[in-house]
Amino acid sequence: MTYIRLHGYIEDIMNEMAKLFKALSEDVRLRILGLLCQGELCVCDLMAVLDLPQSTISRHLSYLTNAGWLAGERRGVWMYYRLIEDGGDLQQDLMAVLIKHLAKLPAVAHDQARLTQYLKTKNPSACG
Amino acid sequence: MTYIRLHGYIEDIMNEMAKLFKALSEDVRLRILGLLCQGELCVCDLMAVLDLPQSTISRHLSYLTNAGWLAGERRGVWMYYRLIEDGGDLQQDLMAVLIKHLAKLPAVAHDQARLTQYLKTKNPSACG
DNA sequence: TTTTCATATTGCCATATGGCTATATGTAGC
DNA sequence: GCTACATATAGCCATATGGCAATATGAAAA
Repeated sequence: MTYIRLHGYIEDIMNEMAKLFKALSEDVRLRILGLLCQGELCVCDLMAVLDLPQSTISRHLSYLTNAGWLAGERRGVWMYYRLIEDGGDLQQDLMAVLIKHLAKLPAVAHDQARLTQYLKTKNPSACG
Repeated sequence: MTYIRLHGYIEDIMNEMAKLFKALSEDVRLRILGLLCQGELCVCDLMAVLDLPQSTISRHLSYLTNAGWLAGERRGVWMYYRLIEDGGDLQQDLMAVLIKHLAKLPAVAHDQARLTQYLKTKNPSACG
């Protein structure tokens, strides 16, 4: 037996929505988004707060950027990432939901506290 | 080098959120949700409209149910699935976003039209 | 209980994903 | 150019996932 298969642009639009959700389906990525709610950060900040290898963080950042959640900007040697504010309708609606709920997660609240502490004691000659 | 690892209930709560999103990261599952926006359906309805093998649909239904999106109810030989209305705060907020945006997807609109047509011509002695 | 129909589960294959180490790329300064 | 540092990519392994066919389970009717 054979089955009808949707194709072409119809699939593409749907895949875009699925991709948006898929990017949110991972702990580390949710934690990264939770931290970026506070404002832009560079990779080294995320490494310090999340305490994960640089390659791991970099990969998740690519993933989130590629899915349409983040924008990266290079300044000198450093890459700064921030939440995208002007995505599509769906992306904006989801972002609002995320911002509302992420901070409620104990893990995210914990990360945010760590970030605050880290920013205080961070060497001013570093990326910031 | 070793890395700190979050654990216990903190991870669990976060995983629950990630799981909610992960369930939405797949075309077929989004299409199923799009159809169930119209009201409950049984598996055979979904098979007819989506034109996919029964095992494929059944598996996605389990996935969605397990993630907290659907509730299933057996009536005689048939299983009816419907969207969960009274999930957690996050689930409800996301559901609102989904309902708002799913119907805009060409693939979902196409499915919904197919469903309407199918329900008209369906043999009344069948599951409905 | 035997048959029939609807649904769930299992098994197999191919692919995607995540974690990590190691290596490559990019930028600035000497 | 070379060096130093920040970030991105590639490569490897283990696991998860999706598609389908085949089989098991469940419920009702004969």
